[in-house]
Parts: sequence; C-alpha cells; structure tokens
Amino acid sequence: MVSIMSRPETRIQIIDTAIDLFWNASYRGTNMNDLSRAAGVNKATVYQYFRSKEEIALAAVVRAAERTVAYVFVGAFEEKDSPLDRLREIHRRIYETHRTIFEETATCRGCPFVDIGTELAGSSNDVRKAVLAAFATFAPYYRQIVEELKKQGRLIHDVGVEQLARDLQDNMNASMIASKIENRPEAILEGGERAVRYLTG
Amino acid sequence: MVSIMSRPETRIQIIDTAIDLFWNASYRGTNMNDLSRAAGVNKATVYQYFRSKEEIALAAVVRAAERTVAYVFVGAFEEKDSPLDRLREIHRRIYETHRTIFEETATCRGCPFVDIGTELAGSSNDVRKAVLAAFATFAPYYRQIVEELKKQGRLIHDVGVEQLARDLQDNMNASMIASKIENRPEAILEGGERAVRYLTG
Amino acid sequence: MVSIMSRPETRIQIIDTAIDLFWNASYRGTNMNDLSRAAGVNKATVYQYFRSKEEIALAAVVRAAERTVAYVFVGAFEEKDSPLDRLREIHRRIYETHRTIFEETATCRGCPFVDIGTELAGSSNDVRKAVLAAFATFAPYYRQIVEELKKQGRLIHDVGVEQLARDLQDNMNASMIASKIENRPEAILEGGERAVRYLTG
Amino acid sequence: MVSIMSRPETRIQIIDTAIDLFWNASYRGTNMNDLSRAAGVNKATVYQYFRSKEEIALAAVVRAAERTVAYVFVGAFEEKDSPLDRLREIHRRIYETHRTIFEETATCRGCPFVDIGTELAGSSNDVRKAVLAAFATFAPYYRQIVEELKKQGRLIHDVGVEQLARDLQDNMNASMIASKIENRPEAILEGGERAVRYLTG
DNA sequence: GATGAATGAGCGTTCATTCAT
DNA sequence: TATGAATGAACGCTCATTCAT
Repeated sequence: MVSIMSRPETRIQIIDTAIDLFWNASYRGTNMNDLSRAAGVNKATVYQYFRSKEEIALAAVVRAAERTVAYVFVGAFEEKDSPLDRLREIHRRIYETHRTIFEETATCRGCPFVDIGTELAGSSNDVRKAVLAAFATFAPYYRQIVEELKKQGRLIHDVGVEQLARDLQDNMNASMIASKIENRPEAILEGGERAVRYLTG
Repeated sequence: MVSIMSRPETRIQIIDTAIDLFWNASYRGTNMNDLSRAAGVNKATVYQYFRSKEEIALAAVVRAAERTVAYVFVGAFEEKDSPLDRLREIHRRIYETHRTIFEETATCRGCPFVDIGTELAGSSNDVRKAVLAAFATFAPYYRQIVEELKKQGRLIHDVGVEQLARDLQDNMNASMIASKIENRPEAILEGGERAVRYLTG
Repeated sequence: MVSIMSRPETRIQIIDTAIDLFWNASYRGTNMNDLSRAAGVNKATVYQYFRSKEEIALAAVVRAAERTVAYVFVGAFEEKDSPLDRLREIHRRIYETHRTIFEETATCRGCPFVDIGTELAGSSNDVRKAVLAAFATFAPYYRQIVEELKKQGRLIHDVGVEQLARDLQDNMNASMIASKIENRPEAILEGGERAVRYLTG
Repeated sequence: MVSIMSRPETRIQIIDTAIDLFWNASYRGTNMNDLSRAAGVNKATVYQYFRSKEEIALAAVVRAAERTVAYVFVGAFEEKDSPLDRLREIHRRIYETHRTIFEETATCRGCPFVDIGTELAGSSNDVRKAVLAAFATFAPYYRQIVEELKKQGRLIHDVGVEQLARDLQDNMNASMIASKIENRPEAILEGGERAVRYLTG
C-alpha cells in the first residue's frame, strides 16, 4: 500500500514516527527497519528525506520541542491564569500524556529530551545542543511564571529569575526520570507540587 | 551455593570496566569486543562470568552503587559533621570526579544510574529495578541529613522526611543531567546549593 | 524507425555526462543519482532515454569512440602529414588531455575504453563488444600509418599491416594503463616513442 | 559445515577466494556475501581477519603477485635457459591458465593486477600502489631477460635495460587486455611473439 | 578456567529502477 | 515530456553470543 502523501507530509510522518519510537525504545533501540515500517514508507524513502539516522534524531528533537511548546506550555498558559496554576497545569498535561501511555502499556516513558540527550550527548554534540535548544524554547514560560510570582512578592528564595526558571526545568526533568525509573506516572504530578513548594514555600 | 567462577578478581575487573565504558559511551554504545579488550580478558571469558550483556549491566549498577556509597556518601559523612556541609560535600565529591574527566576529555559524563536507567528502562525491567535499588542505597544518607535538619528545626517545608530525601535524590539527578546536557560540570555544584536552598531557605 | 525521445540534446547530454563520470570514477563507482544530477535532468528522465545503466555504458562507449576519432585521430591526421608525426601526435593529443586533468585533480585517468571494458567484460558481453567496435574505428588510422611506412620501406618488422596496426592499439592501451597505475601522464608520451621505435627501429 | 582450519589458513583461504572472485567478476562486482560463502566462512569471520573490503583487495594483490612470481616467472626461468625461451614461456604459462578457464567458462579473464588497478586507482591510492609494487616484483625477471640479450648483443634498440623491462611488462598488460576484450586467450601468446620481435627484431 | 576462532542475525545505508502525475 | 516521490533488493559492516580445545 503506497501512501499518497506529498513531500512535507512524508517528512513529518517520518519525524513523528521517530519521536514515538525513540521515546519508546530509545535511539539505539530503534532501527531504521522498524522506523520506516512504522512510518509506512520504504527504508530508502527515509533516506531521501534524511541523510542519516542522527539527522532524524535532530529533527525529532526540534519537532518534539515545538509540539511540547504548543500542547504543554501554550496550552497551560491559555487554560490557566495564575502562575502557580500554570505551573501545575504544565505538570498535569505531561502527566496525563504519560498516564495514558502507562495505562495502555503498563510502562512509564521518560522525557524525550532528557532520554535522547543522555543517550547521545557523549557521541553526538549536535544532538546534545539540539536538546539544549529545546529546553531554551521552554524557558520563556518558566521565566514568566517566576517573574509573575516575583511581582506578586510570593517568591521565598532571593535568587535570580533566570536561575529559578532553570530550576523549574531541572525539576521537571527530575520528575520525569523518577516516573520512568519508578514506573509511576504520578511522580510527574508530585514534581509539580514540589516546584510550587520550592518557589513559594 | 557455589558460584561459577573461580577468580573473583576477574569478575570484578569486568564489572569495573563495564561501569567505566557504559558510563562513558552508554550501554548500547559499548560492545562486548571493547568491553573484553578493555577488561583484559577474552571475550568468551566474559561469558563464563555473565550470561549476557544485560547481566553485566545489572552487576555494574549494583557495584557502581556500592562504590558510590563508599566514596561519595560515607566519605562525605566522615569528612563533614553538619547536615548541610555533608550535603554540599556529596555534590562536591561527585563534581570533582566529573571535573577531572571533563578536563581530560572535554566531555561531561552524566549520572551512571540515570543514564543506564533511562536507556534500558523500556527494554529491561531488571535494569530499571536495579537502578531503583541503587537509589535506595543512597536514601539513608539523604534521610539522615534531612532528619538532623528537622531536629535542628531548620527545615522550611512541612513535608515528610521520606519525601525530602527523595527530593534530594531527584535534585542530584537533575544536576547531573544538566551538567551532561550543558557539558558543564559546575551544574553539579550549583545543584548542591539549590538543595541547601530548597531545604533551609 | 522513430526514436523514443524528442530532444536529442538531452540524450547527448546524458551520454556526455556518463562518459565523464564513468571515466573518472568507473562504471560501478558512478551511480544514477550522480549521473542524473550531473546531467541536469531528473533521474526518471534518464530512464526515458535509456532502458538501463548498461545501455548508457553502451552509448557512452560508442560516443566516446566518435569523439576520439574526431579529436585524436582525424585531428592528428589533419595536423601532421608524415606517418611518424601522426603517430606521435595521436599520443600527444591524448597526453595533453590527461595532463590537463592531472594538473587539476592530481590524478591520472586511464583509457575510457580499456577501463570500462575490463570492468564489464566479465558481466556484459555487449559492453565488451562495444569496446571492441570502438577500437575498430581507430584501426583505419593506425593501418594507414603502418601502410605509409611500409610504402616508404621504413618498417623493420616483416609482419602484416593488420598485426602492426593492432600492435599500435595495444601499445596505446598499455601506455594509458601505465599512466594510470603510475599516476604519471608522461607514460602516454613515452608510449608514442616506443611505438615509433617498434615500427622503425 | 565448519572448517577446522586454524588462523593463518583461514586468512589465506579468504585471500585466495578473493583473488579468484575479484579476477572473475571485478572488485565491485564481488560482494562480501559471495566472498565469505565462497571462502566457506561466515561474513563476520572475514571481518576478523580484514578491516574492510579494500584491505582484502590489498592482500589479494600482494598474494597474487607472490603466486605469479612463483608459478610464472620462477617457473619459466627454471624450465627454460635462454632469455627468449623464458620470455615465451612466461607468456605461455599465463596463456595456459587463461585458456583452461576459457575452456571451462567460455570467457577470457584479464590481468588481475591491471583489472583491479584500473578499477580502483581512482578511488584507492593504496590499491594503485599495491599494483605498482606487484609489477615491481616481476621487473627483475624481465630485466634479466633483457640483460642477457644485451650481453649476447641481440637487442635491436639502443634503449636502457630498465626501459625495455618496463616495455615487456607493458606488452604483457596489453596482451592480457586484448585477450579479455577480444575474448581470445591466444592474444597472450601472440603478445609473447611481439615481445620477442620488439627486442630482437 | 581460559581462549582463539567462528557465527546468525541484524545494523545503517545505498543501489538501479519504477510509479504517479 | 518531464519529474518528484517511492521502492525491493542488496550493500559493506558489526553485533551479542557460542563453539572447540
């Protein structure tokens, strides 16, 4: 069965499939055979859109970041108004995603950025930097949360906004690692409460 | 029960080599050829001590945890007396290890437990649980730090000791991930300060 | 009989590109991607003019022979009058072509006919025969050189004209192989002197 | 069926098989699957002895040269005493080899050195130099033939010994190319007569 | 107990060729 | 006519693992 999709759709189809497979089975745990089959295209077709598997990883990180910004951060900011609610909503949205997968597969996935970043940082500087860039696209949202809290005089630590925003990102990463290692999605939710606690006591 | 090997040193030599290689190049990025050569034994000899590569990963996680307890946690507790100094010393010891490697290789390694855990959690439940068990061996030290602070009335959060100890472990994981993704060992040190801040304000 | 293509220039463009690429990187070392791109046409377009890659090789041999006859043999015969000067001029013209390429690429190309012939003789009888036919288009010129020398009584070997003409072709092939293996264009020029020596002492 | 041969035998078995296949179907026309199967070993085993296909080509050229020296040149020198008989015997021995293969396969193979040299000179400088080195191992025999003829005062050309020895090598190469392109083993024999003619008139 | 040698299965990648428009 | 897109088959090479001694 040949799909009738034109160029950009195929590319995106491949990337989205890669995001899913890399996230589920890691970069090295996913092979190009599985990837092409899951994407519904021939293996050679994949190589008309990407020069190498690593280049797919790069594109996957970029696109996953875009999707995360749209669904998690913009979504949370649109749905909630107060900084703390937004922070909780960010964690809640990620939690829901993981919980759904957990219910289907009994397995808790980790953070797609942390996972591929730690797996490949040692062998691909490009991927490492792509993950760093992904985090940078989340930073404005964390920053805004911190700034609003600061304006409201509710921050308990006398630390720069930038640092606190980074702390929120680190806290999110830690939550998702815990949820994967403990195989327990709730850790992500608990991470949200910890973040609130850390910022406002 | 008699173990299948006669020379425990060989077994340990293999495990220690595996810890180093897995930590440096990830589990899947390390092959049995490199491992056996680096361990100074024949490839077939490795398979007299371990049934599979995964079993080596299991043993590596266990032994790396033991070494971490001895050098990082016991070491820090022997060197420092106050809970906050001990917490800082834990981060400092890990930082020093990473900084030394960073100066030699210009590359920042991550957390051996988080790395192998996130890489294999999806495909090996045993490894995931081994990492969880490794963290459990660190927990008593974090717990003692928190308890002593509590006794001194210096904790700013009204949260259970157990939870705060977990938070310290999560914070450490987050620091090491940041140091790897940012290729900047200092992130581990900064993580120590954040932990202090989180606990005592 | 109507040919299948409407634009003869496209066909020729493809063939000329193939001659260059096959000559530079060998038949199997050239792929249809590079060929179509270098020819400035779509890959599928190539297959509207040729049924297969081998058919391109066939056409390339035919056209390269035509170009060689025109530039090397007719050119030499127009420029020089005496048989020995013509023989030398044949080698000189080929030498100049190779020397120019050598100066640009530091690499000495071989004989396009010998190269593709030896590469494909074992797998394509058609290509082998095409190369044979190419040599046959050079033979009249070598024959004429030998015949004129014979008429002048300057031949030192009592061998048939046909055989001596073949010897000249063989000598040329040997020169070009030597120049390629030794990466030294001068071997072609030296081959010209050897030919003179062989015929007239 | 696993062969019981020990290390050096397996290596030689692979090389000898490679010589045969490369000679029959060219370097690029031979794949590692065919090679390993024909050698009677697993594909992975081949890569325990050679780092790459190109390294096999290198070893094949070296060994083919050794075998050629032993069978063709030393053999001819032991069998015949006079320089011209030796020269003819060199061509005759090569001819017999080709004729036997021709009778079995109806196809005339070319020169293993020229063939792989022209195929790979453009992409592997190492192979090119290996072929050059192979010719260098034949040179002493051609040189001795020429020197003895010179001592006997039978040379008709006033050209250095070194040059004439090179001419004999070139002549042999030309003969074998002709035999392959014409699919006619006799061309090698005729090349022997031409060599005699060239040297002594 | 230790090893040199071997292997089946699979890896990422590329090939000549064809489809659909 | 010409092309953007796709493909089955094969490529050189590497993997974790096992055999035979």
